[in-house]
Amino acid sequence: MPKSKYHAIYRDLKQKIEAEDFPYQSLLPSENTLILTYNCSRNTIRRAVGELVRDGYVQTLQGKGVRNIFRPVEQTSYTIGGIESFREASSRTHRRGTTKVVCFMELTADAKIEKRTGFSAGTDLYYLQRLHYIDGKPLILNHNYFLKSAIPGLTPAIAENSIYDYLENVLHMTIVNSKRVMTVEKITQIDEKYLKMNVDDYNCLAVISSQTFNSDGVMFEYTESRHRPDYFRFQDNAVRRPSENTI
Amino acid sequence: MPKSKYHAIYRDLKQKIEAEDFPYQSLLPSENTLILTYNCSRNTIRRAVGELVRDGYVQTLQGKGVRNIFRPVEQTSYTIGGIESFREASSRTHRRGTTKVVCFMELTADAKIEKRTGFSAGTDLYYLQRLHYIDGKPLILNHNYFLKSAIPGLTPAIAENSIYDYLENVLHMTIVNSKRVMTVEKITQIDEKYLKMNVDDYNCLAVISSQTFNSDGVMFEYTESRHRPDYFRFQDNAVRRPSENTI
DNA sequence: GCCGATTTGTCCGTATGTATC
DNA sequence: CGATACATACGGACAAATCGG
Repeated sequence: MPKSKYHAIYRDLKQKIEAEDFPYQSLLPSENTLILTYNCSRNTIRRAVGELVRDGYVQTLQGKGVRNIFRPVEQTSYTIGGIESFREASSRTHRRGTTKVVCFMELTADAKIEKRTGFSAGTDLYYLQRLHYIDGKPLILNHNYFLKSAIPGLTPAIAENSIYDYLENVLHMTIVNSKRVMTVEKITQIDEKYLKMNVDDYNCLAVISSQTFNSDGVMFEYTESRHRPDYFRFQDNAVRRPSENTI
Repeated sequence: MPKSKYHAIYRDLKQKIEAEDFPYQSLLPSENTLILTYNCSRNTIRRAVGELVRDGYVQTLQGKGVRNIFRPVEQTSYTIGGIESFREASSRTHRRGTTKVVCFMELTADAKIEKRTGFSAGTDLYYLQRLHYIDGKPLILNHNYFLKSAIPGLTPAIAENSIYDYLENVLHMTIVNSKRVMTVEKITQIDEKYLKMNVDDYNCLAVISSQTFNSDGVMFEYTESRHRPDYFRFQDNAVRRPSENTI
């Protein structure tokens, strides 16, 4: 629940853009105008606009203004840049998402697990396999490894719902950042079984591996998210940075 | 060539972190200390640190400090969040990248192209197929559509080198942002031919479609980048944002 | 548990530089 | 050239979180 001023302005502008209060390709009111309408300082406006740039909603152009480049886009996709749980994503996209825990066990990391996850051998972990359904179809198979010492009392019942909700609202853990890697991998028999795929059709799927850190700086989660390719779609807005390299 | 103060501080801190001048998991000098060492204002320090957060190099923790979470990671991957050309990427990762233009033609967009690229039917375009090699292996097949009116005088020779270099340094175009979508698609005969793939092995590849905009707000490029899955790897650092949604 | 010192987060006002028109 | 707009930088004030005594 962000109650900061710049965030309120950011949300208000964002909503106005989505509602097409500003025509596509037109310039937003200038910073000085926005200062008056929101009764705040220039820095605060600039910060709100900066977030909109990051979202790919606007471009700022020195000497000209801030141009609206938002197009009402297919919202069925995952968005890079933020961390959100499956429940949050399905709620945002207005889809009926459910989760089934197909495996729940405790284990101790060995050399092989250390290599894959980054948890050092000997660490006690929860290992889960969870199947995510959207509109009744199984689309994502998750392999979760949670650091047991950081997440006491995890149960299958919690895992059926939102683990992130449990972490943030019950354990009061602060999730800070997540390093992710996206690759394409061959499907396994497990994928085939749970995602109901046929090797004669697609024989690969999209895999997102992530290491997630809390505010203590400890990695408490390693997750491998295996997505059915025919429903996988990842979105991103990139900003050209003042070229570091002179190539 | 960014000559701004905050950017110089950003680069200096970044270099120090990469050189492991600050131990992993330790706190960086406080903002007040950095103000003295760099002889600047607090805002300037905060901005530099903010960039490092976005890069996934550090975490900021209110009341505590700024923690170094940088791990010297495999640099073989593409990085999300920035726009860089193939030449820039291969130079950054110290690999020998070459480009071969396998198709260069001019065409006019029809309904089908409009649907795929977003260029409205009737628009004059350059259409290119370019094959990118890394260390001699063909890894990426690019389908480029460039808006002819925005890029006069494009030639195969320029396309063999860096088109972005031509755009920025010859045409003085300013590239601003790029909307990208990542998917997994079945391989086509063209992919098979140029990327030397075998359908019995992987039958899919990673596809990154991007629409790129310049400072005039016009989309001047649509590109479909088809990557061999066994060499594809996309990296990302995500920051948990103050939860918008109360789920 | 409280208090004070430290540290980051938010916000304000102002001045100057630079690009656009 | 002047007016307007965004970009950078400075300095100050208060809030919120952390930590140690």
